[in-house]
Amino acid sequence: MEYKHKEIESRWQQYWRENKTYKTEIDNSRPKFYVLDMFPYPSGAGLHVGHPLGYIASDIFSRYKRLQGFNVLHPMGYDAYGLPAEQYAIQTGQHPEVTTRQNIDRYRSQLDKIGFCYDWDREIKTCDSEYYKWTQWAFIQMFNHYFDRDLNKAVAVSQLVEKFEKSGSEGINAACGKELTFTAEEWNEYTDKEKSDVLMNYRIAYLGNTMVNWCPKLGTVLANDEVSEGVSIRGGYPVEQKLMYQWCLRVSAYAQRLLDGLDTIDWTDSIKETQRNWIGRSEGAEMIFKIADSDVELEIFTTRADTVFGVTFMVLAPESAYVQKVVSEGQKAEVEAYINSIKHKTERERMIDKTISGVFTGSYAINPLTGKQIPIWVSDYVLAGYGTGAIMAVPAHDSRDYAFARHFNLPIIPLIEGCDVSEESFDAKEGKMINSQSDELNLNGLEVKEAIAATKKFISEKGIGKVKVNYRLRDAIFSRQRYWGEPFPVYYKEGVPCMLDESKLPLLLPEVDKFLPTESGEPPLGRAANWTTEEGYPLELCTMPGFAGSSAYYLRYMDPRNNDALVSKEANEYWRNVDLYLGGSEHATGHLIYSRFWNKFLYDINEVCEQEPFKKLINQGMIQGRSNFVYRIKDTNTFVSYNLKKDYDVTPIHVDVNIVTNDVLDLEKFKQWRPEFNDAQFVLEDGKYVCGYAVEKMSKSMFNVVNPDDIVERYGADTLRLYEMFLGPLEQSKPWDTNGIDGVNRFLKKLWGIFYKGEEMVVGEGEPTADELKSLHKLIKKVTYDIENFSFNTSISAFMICVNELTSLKCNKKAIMEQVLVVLAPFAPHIAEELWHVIGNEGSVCDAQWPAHNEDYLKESNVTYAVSFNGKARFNIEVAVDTPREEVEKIALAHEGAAKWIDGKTIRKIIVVPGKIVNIVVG
RNA sequence: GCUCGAAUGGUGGAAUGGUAGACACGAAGGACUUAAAAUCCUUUGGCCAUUGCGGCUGUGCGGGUUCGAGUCCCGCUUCGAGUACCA
Repeated sequence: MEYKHKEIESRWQQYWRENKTYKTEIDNSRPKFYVLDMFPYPSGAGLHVGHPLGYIASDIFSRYKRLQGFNVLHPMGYDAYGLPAEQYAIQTGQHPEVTTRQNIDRYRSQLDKIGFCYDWDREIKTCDSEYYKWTQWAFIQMFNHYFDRDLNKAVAVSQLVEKFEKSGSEGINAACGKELTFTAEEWNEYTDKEKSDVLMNYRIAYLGNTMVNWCPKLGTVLANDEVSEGVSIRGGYPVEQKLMYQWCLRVSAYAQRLLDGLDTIDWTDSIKETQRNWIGRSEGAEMIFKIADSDVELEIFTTRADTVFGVTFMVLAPESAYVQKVVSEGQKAEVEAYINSIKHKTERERMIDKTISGVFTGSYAINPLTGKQIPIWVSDYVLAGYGTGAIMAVPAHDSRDYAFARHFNLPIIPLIEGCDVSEESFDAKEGKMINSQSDELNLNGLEVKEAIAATKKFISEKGIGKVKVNYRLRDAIFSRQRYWGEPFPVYYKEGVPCMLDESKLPLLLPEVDKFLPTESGEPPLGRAANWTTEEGYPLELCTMPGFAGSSAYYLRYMDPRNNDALVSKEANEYWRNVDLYLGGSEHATGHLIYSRFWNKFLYDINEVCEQEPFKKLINQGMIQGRSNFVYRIKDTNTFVSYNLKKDYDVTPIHVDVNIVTNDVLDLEKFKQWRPEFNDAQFVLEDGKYVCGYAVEKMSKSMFNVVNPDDIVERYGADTLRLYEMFLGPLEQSKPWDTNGIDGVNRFLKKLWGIFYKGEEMVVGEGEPTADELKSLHKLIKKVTYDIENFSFNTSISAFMICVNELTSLKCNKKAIMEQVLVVLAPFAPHIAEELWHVIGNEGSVCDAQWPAHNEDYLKESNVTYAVSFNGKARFNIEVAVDTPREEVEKIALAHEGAAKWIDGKTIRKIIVVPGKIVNIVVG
């Protein structure tokens, strides 16, 4: 009987569906294991062969864990809100929901063909109101909480109000926009609007005036991680800075906890490092510089407190509120002009333009340690958003300050012994201090680290500064001026933002006539009729960003149809958090930060029982495209084969990789591919047309997209699964190259061939021999080890070796083959299931038990030692397995080949590595 | 600039400090076949020897540790990813 993949695969997929083989329920008698894939955004192009890579790996792991007796939760769903559907809607008028449903159906049918063990009863879509109800709900909770720095957690705003009523802002230590001071009396006198404004300063979800990345082309705001090099990641449109009143999430309040949490989870170092950099903790000091002839004080942040003696000027960010307070009458016009010139630049222009610019404010600050007067400048190299928006400049030891000082001819004072600052600054934090002495403080002779500590101590005691930790992590801007997203559960009562009552959730996305902004420039929701509460109060016009729906979806899978809670206590306490999360590393500074933040917030308000959402994270590599080229001789319709093209003047042309096999072009298909090639002529080599190739991004325009459906059709899902894993290490990026898929397909056919001789099934009873057992247990040992280490490519080699061995042993013992099938089941479930039944088993191979290997079967009776002289192997000796060390040495020296290498030299040392090597050092 | 990662045959890639190149693709030769496909067998890092079963060399470059280094340490080169006026 032949291996008919189509028949087998559709039969078992149907069986699994009908028997609900992969349905998962809470089961307190078994340990749980939660395996999650990053859910896909269903794009119009469908899945290409790169998408399932991670899904296959997680599927293997899930099936493995299940065979080991774990109760495995392995769900799938769709991140359904997104820009492409909306842009398509703008162009065609097609409702994004319609497009999205179509795309989801397409994804589902593609995924179904690959034989995943998802529990589809738990499927979620972020655009379902049943689901986004809980996104809206979470937002309301964030609005109703603030971050208490003393307790280091979220606390109800109602408690904050109680404190304000009792004692005003006295003793409040909360994460906030700006430090406010008021008494209880003042608070109680405030109007509702004023109270609302004050509380906004503390809420975790708050409305704030923030500098945002505004993309005029997309008509919306973008988060920092949605922008790269001054252009939008989606679409590549220019992005500019704009001050807007927006909903924000106070992610920055969780900076330290997000940082600390990294030490408790099993992620790769590189992605942890990326998050650490993104959070950007920096320890330093905040210092106060008085201003000559003024009451204004400048507060600055520095990590180099030791360099205060070298401060020769101060710099303010153009957007800093200090500028107006500090600028002198004489310099006012010049400063205004400078600030205006900066304002008109986009973020991109500001980044490209590296020229040094700035202007003197006319005022002087007083160095708190030397008492000297130093000029205050304004320059765009200082950022308003970091620290206090003002810096002390130490040109000798900071390259940016150095460049500025050189440009404007400001003094440079070196502070470290032996450093040369004639050409460039000395930025390294090492060396002994010089030129750093005042009446009260002497740093000379101290190491940089000691000097930093000494200065911090001194300024704290003197009240001119304090130790301070700054973070680079910004609050997340949460408003998008778009249609296709979750509506905010927010209305405005006489201008005061209010939350809808939870009983009114979900607030459904309204219908609109067009998906464009209104004529007056309001977001698309401004077009919706009656977009108000029952009382007639206007509802929020913005929608939530893409990361809103993906921030807590892993919790919803635990209890996806619950209408009373995001997740029930029971489900949450059983499934807890994700044990293994698989996805791309491109989400390091987006989704993976937001989710951790969101989860920590839910933890604070007692909705979830774990601090971290994803215990272990594996980042699968990107699958790149592998393009093929044909070479057209200039001004002709003749194509020359790859190795002959050097003799002609040719233009390379991308050719569809699907009409090329092993880099050999199918000439007939090529002629039919496009009308202009109908009468193409060819210059062949060895009767073949050989194409060139290059590794590029997988995209339609390169004609290098390979559709998994085609592979499944031709070779079967099991071959696709094995080949995706065989391609190379999971975490490594690699090009998709269909050349070589025959190898794994042959393996499956060989395996099939063990079971059938002609039409007859030949596997049956019989006692396994030692060789057969050895081959089997070698396989079990290797595959178990490999799965635990996510080294799936090498386990497939192990299968090939095992099947080759069993074939040459002519093994047809059920006892052996049964075990092979169980171990193979996670990788190639269809064929394993088929053969499992062929040899007479009941039930599903998915419910079998993962075998343990037995070392006894792996023991050799004889063992081969490589005998080397001075580390260079010369010959082998074979001895019984338990031969003592001295005996091995003797046998090695007595070997006929040894004499030549010893040859009168003295034996200095003999090293015997058990079972491996005898190294004889001579000389 | 900073951070992280990588570099091994024609190709994808294997190697707890212990005989580098497993496994697979491709290629070459052979068997079966009228022929092709499929299948099976042999060879396949390089150089030399191949009427002798062997020798030399070899994991980006230069040092080091070790009886022994693809693997560990120091210093480079190249490529990839992320990040960037973060004071």
